[in-house]
Amino acid sequence: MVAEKVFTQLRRGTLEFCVLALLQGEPRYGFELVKALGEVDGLVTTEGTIYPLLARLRREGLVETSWRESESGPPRRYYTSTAEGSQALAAFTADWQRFCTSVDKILQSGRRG
Amino acid sequence: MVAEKVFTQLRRGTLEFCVLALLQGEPRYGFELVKALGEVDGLVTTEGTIYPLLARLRREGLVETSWRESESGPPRRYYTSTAEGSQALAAFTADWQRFCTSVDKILQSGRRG
DNA sequence: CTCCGCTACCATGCGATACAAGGTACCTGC
DNA sequence: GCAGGTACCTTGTATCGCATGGTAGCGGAG
Repeated sequence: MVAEKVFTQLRRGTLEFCVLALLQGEPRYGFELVKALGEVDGLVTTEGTIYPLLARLRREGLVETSWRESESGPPRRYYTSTAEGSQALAAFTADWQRFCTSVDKILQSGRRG
Repeated sequence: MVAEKVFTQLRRGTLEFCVLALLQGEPRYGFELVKALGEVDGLVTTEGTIYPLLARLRREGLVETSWRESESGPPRRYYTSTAEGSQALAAFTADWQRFCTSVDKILQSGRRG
């Protein structure tokens, strides 16, 4: 899968905030996030990516965690966005749109030559 | 500038193809590319980024180079996109649009909680 | 009861790449 | 000649996604 390599680079910086977006208003646990992202084109990822990422978000105070028992299987650590997390997400969303606009403009400029 | 850090990550993977887009139908030299990108929101970069990147594109056969004298200053190495480069750019453009759509969808889903 | 497979957590090391910092060389104007 | 701008390039560092591997609880097959 050569084409997948492109997405690996594109994910950089965005994955963090995609997770944050998924946590808005709805607590989720790590494994669930992996599956949720796996259903979205270009965002497929693994636990090895998600857990370090979540740890980082926790260190930065953008998410909080709590343990809950599961009916079937090991206990789950649920992640919830903090107010600071929502704020960071809003800031990123604005940056992301600026960035997209710029890239689109450049890509289009090379459309015909 | 903390906000700039976000763009540093976002540029990953896209910068390469933004350069390729700038080279469509119009040969340019490294220093010129730095200045051209500097005028675009979120794509500001430096020579230390561009030259390794151009060397990579050359190794991969996506661009070709030729030296030209300058009327004022040192000679310039001009970069031109190959057919393979244009093809890679087209492929990336499609991937980029898929990716953008996915990210937009996720970011919007977290808009209201 | 034991083994296998699934869920769920986590840590460690690697690879790709943007960038900072520094170096060389040419040209123009003082 | 030397200061400053243009133009090229290299080396080292930081970031972050991911591959890999390890722990542990639960349920079903043998």
